[in-house]
Order: sequence, then structure tokens, then C-alpha cells
Amino acid sequence: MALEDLFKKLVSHCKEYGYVFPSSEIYDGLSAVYDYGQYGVELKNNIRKYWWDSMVLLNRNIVGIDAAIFMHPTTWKASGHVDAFNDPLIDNRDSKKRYRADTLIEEHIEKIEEKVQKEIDKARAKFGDAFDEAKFRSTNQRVLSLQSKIDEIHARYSRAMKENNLAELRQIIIDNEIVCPISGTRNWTEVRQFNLMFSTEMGSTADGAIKVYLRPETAQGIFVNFLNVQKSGRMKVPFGIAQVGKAFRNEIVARQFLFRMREFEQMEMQYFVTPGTELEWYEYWKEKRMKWHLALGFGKENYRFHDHEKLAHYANAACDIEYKFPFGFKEVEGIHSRTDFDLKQHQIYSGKKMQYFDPDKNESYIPYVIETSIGLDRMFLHIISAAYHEEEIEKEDGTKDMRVVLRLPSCLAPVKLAVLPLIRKDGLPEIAEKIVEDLKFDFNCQYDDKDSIGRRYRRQDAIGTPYCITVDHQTLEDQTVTIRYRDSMEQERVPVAGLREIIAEKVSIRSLLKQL
RNA sequence: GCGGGAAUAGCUCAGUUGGCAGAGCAUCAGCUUCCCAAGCUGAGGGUCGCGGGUUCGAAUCCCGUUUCCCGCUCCA
Repeated sequence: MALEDLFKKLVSHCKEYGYVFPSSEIYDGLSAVYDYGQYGVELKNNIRKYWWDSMVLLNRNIVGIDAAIFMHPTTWKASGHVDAFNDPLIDNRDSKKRYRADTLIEEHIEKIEEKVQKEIDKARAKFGDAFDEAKFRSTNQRVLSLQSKIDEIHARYSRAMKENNLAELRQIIIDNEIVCPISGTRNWTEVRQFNLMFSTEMGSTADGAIKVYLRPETAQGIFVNFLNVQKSGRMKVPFGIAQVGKAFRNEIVARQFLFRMREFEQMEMQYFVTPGTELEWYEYWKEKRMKWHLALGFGKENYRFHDHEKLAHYANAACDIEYKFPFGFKEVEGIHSRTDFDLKQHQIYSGKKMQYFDPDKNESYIPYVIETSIGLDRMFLHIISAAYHEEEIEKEDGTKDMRVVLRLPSCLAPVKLAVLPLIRKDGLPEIAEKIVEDLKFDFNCQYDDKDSIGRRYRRQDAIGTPYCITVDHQTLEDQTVTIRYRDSMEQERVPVAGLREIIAEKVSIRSLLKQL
């Protein structure tokens, strides 16, 4: 099947079987926002737990926090988010290229200045030593007219930038007949402000309110709490702080289902290390994180590292772990060596020391940071697309049959088992109900007695239930039931009394964690 | 954001020249009692994405808009 078709089918499947719905669908939806349904939320919770346990349970020196989504606005000045993402952008309709409107105007001014310089150079060559530049500038008609043009544009431009007047910026471009360097045309769109951060107001009265942002990443909540955790938890470098939470980015283009959403959930761990050791730890976490992915059993060939050539201003090494999605290899996790950039910035902006006293070295320093940052929604999309299979089955009479099955790892599956009476009489439903009543304290169970047994198996396959317990007539005689396995479709007879232990062993997250 | 395509039942889709809103699957209630879907009977489910226009009459033609998909662009 073409990968593109597979992706479409996956999206339909997610909706049809209660995994993912478009947000506010009855109002035509909201662009790039999705809701998790009854099974989606279970799968997502299980993925989150797998990550959290692998960090906080398995590492004595990693602890978790849950910081608020709102943070003091200065946080985002310190982190660089306020300045870095506030550009007025304009598109040329012919070349389809996007430019910063302010840059276009500044370049235009520079061009005029070059013309002035040319005039001056020409005159200097003409008059030699007797040339008086200041006098030339103040008397030459051509230079004067160019200069007044520069002054005029500059005045308009700085006023527009100050007032954040986007229409005026566009008008300056139009009035000065600035063309696209590629197409050479003046077919411009409106100027738009692209700020990656969502903002809102905190405080009930309009004049007392301050502008606050919805965090565009969870990392800063960890950085600002670095000393709180270190001191209250008596942590010693190296140590880590883990956090799972929502982040918000006003993406220009948000697409590909759950892959790029405006509201999304990150699972981040910031690991604080001694300066100079960061690249060793970077390698350590690269390997560690890849192991976490591979333990899910979706095949080594579907993962790869992608090292960043162009590093962000805060990093001295960075890579992504990419998974082969139906639409190609794409990032699911980033591992970055963030240096001491963030803590240093917070120290500057807050005026508070963000230093750690190292008793071994008997000195204070700002630790370096290795970040592992994984998108929970991306991980969800990764797992469900890896799990989705359409299979052709040969029946006993030789005819072919199709089934859709989600081969989710048992410990991540939303529903762990379904208990099914073979037929709806002879007391079989009652026995099945009793089994569910007993096991519901341990597992997410379902009971189903509608339609033929084969159809019920297929329903469970479609939502990825790994085990189906079937109560049949033999159960009446010897208190045994069959376990039907989702992937092999094979069955095994076991005593009812042993069910809890058998299932617990199979669906435990322990087996996954032990591989790490 | 630009360009292209799409939107009809929960899902997949049909709908003729503009003339009664359809099918399969799914769901629900029965029947059947079966170990791997598609046996029988019946039922529910729709402002044809939304808004406007043309028309005696619009799912169908026109305009706008929203959402989704593909390519480009963007993604510290």
C-alpha cells in the first residue's frame, strides 16, 4: 500500500475507533488542534508512563516536576523567545518567497546609500585633494535628493516599526517600488507578524493586566526551578529534572495530523553536568534514548540519528532521533547540548545566582545542560502508525479474509483484555461478567457478547487489545478459559484462577523497562 | 502564507442535463448459538462543511469562507 494511503487510513481509523478526533468538530474543527478519544487517552497515558518511569524510577539522580504553563514574562526575554520570533514577514506572490519586511526596507536604504557613496567617490576622483566631502554632501543636488529620500524612508520606517504598523511597512515597500530579488515583481502580500508564542492577559482589569505567554517549551520551567530542586532534593551534579506538560506554538504551517500541532505535549529531561563533561553526557543520552525507542520493538531499521549541522545559538551539539513515519523519516525526539546558555541568561535577567557549589571541586559554577526532549503526540503518532496493519488471512476453507489490527506493545495498549462468552446463553455470559468484575481492579477490561465470536475478535484487533478471554462450555466443567492472542490469533487454555497473574506478567511495563 | 485537490450517514463512497437524499460497512433491538468479520428480521442515523447568489426549483451552477490532504515555504 502506498504510504500516503496508509496515512489516510490511519487518520480514519483513529477517528472511527475513538483514538483521535478533530477539535470542536461540530464547528468545522480548529486548524491543527486535535482531541484524544476514549482509547487515545489511554494509549497516551501509557506512553507517558513508560517515559516517566524510565526517567524517574530508573535513575536515582533524576526527579520530576510539574511547572505551570504561565511563567513570568521575563522568562521568555531571557530565553530569547520574545526577540527571536517577532518578525514582520511578507510574501512575493510570483516567486513565492518570504522575506522579512524590515530587512527588505533596510536593504533598500542601503542601496540608496551606495548610490550616494558612488557620487562621492566620483567627485573625489574628479577634484582630488581639494575635495571636501561635507561640503559636497550639503550642496550636490543629486546627493541631497538621495539623502532626503533616505531620511524620509528611514523616518517612516522607524515610526512604523515602533508602532508595529504592518500596513505602513507594506506601504513603504509599495511606495518605494521595492521588488522581489528573485522574481523582480512587486506582487506583494500583506505584511504579517509571526510570533510563535501565544499570549494572553493576566489580571482582571485591562489597565492592570500584564501580557503573559503560553509557554512555547517546557524546558524553561525546569531551568528556573533548577536551584529549588537542587537544594530541596540535595541533588548533586550530575542530576536531571524531568517534566511532562503542554506547550503551545503558533506555527505558521501546522499539518500532518498529530505531527505538528499548535497545542502539544512535551516530555523533557534536563540533565545538569559539570562544564567540560557535557559532550560525554550528550553521547550517553543519545545512546540511552535510542535504547528506549528500540525497546518498543518496532524495528531498528525504522530509526536513525540526524545530527544538526546548523546549531541553535544555545547549543554546542544537537541531534534528532527520527522515526520512519508514513510520510518519511521525521523527528520524534531531540537531544541537545544546551551549554550553560539558559541558566546564564536567567542569572543575568533575574539577578539571582544560578550556580551550583560543587563540593568535590570546592568551587561554584553554572552547570552545563544536556536536554532530551520528546513530543508525546509525535510518539503517539509514531506508535499508532507503526502498530497499524492490514492483514490478509487465509481461512480454513481457503478463501481470503482481511483484518485491521493494531499491534501495540501489550503494556501500552488501551484495553488489556476483552472477556467474551462464546455464546449468549447456558450461563456463559454470567461467568464472563464475573471474570471482568474480578479483573477490572487490575486491568482495563471489556465485556462483549454481541455478534459472532469471530467478529468480536476483529473488533478487539481494531483497537489493539492484546488478549481475548473466551468463556466456552468447557469452562462450565473445568473452570478453564482460552486466551486468544491478537498477533498470532492462536489460543491457549488456562485456568480462570490463574488469569490475573498470567495477564499481569504480559502487560507489565516492567519487561520494557528492564531492557533499558 | 502561496499553488493544486477535496468536503454527501460513524467509516468508505455513489448521486445522470439543476427536479423525492442513496449504497456497502458500522451502530442499535431481536432471531440464530456458531472459535476468527460481512446468515435472517427490523430500527435509528443527513440543514449534502458553513454563508451568500442565480433559479419556479441547488448536493449539483457562481462567489466567499472554514477544515483536511499534497507540493513549496517555515519550523530558535
